[in-house]
Amino acid sequence: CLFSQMDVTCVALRHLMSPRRSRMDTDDEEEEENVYMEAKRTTPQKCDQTSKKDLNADQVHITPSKLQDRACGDPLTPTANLKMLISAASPDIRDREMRKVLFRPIENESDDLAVDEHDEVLQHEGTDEFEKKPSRKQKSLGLLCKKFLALYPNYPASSKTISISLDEVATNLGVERRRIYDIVNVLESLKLVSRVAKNQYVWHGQRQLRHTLRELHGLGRKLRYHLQMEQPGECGPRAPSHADEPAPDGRKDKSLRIMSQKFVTLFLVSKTQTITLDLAAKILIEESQDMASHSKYKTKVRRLYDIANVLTSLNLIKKVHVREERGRKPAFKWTGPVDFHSTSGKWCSWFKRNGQIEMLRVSFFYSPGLNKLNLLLSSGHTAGGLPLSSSTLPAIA
DNA sequence: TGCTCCCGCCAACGC
DNA sequence: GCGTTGGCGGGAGCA
Repeated sequence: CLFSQMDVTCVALRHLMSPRRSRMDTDDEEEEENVYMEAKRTTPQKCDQTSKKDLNADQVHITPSKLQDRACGDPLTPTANLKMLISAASPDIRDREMRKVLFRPIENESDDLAVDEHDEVLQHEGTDEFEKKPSRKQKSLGLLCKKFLALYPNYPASSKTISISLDEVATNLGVERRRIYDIVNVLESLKLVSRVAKNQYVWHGQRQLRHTLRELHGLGRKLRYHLQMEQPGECGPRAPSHADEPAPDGRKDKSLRIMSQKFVTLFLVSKTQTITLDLAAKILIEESQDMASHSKYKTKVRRLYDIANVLTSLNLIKKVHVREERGRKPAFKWTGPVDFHSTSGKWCSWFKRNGQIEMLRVSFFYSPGLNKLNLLLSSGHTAGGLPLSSSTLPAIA
């Protein structure tokens, strides 16, 4: 019902193939907001699974260019023989061969077509008999997240709803859907997206980010995270962990989302706004009563790396190192908004005084450090244009 | 060698 | 039963 009243913009596959055009369609002003751009893209989707299935196993293993080079009937070279054997034994190599075969004609077809990360790598692989696998950086969650974010405007117009189909995004970015879940869960924790249906999310961008950060900051204070930051493990009576936070969707899992929120919260309540993963993991493990298990610690750290990668892509944190007694430790520093907690606003009211309608303007802002609400009473005007006497303001206040 | 984190198994969930 | 979702940890890349 909600969406029926809105101008729904579905980000379909055709949009995803040309993100720039897609964004232009949604909001011209936001065109330049997303910094990450790929040099070139192709459309692996054109050679979809169907076309792969149409090939039989023998066709899949053939490398056309080599066959063309070879005189008809020539025996295979020893290297080619070896490659074929390895290909037959390794599904990964076989798949790469298949992609190479399938995508070559399309890459040559047009320069405007999109390239995913794997194809970029293929283009740079040259003519090595054993082409290199994409590096870890090229396959990193952070890079994938940047590509994901580049598809959508940071501040979409509130009148428009941008739908996200996980399937289409996964296909377009050339990754398994499992990886998209990792990204989406972190984005969801900051309300950059929200789930509307199976496989369907809505993109909000950073419209609500400051509000979300303010909420998390308040939650962090409530849960005494600021005390744990100073003395992990000795924070006195611990606030009930998320006792007031209903499990989203009634599921006990979604821990990545919860962890992400807690991780961000730690930054928000931290004086230095710098946190080592070690400390974050310890605080988070302590909450879940898993202190005894070293494997739980390792798992938490793994997940924190995942979350950190996504947050880094969002430019909310950056990796740094902190010096400690036993050398330096990797850490992350908050680089996101810092003025989110300064709640401010203006208020205006009319009242009748001595038969005249007068106006009072009040500006207010909250200083969390001082825990004070500051009020500024500015001299207003009567409806007739006469200045409001400053002597009356204290009485009015 | 330790940090980093990709990868995919598999179980819970929900339709 | 089957597709979706996501916890989890092995193990490999990388500095």
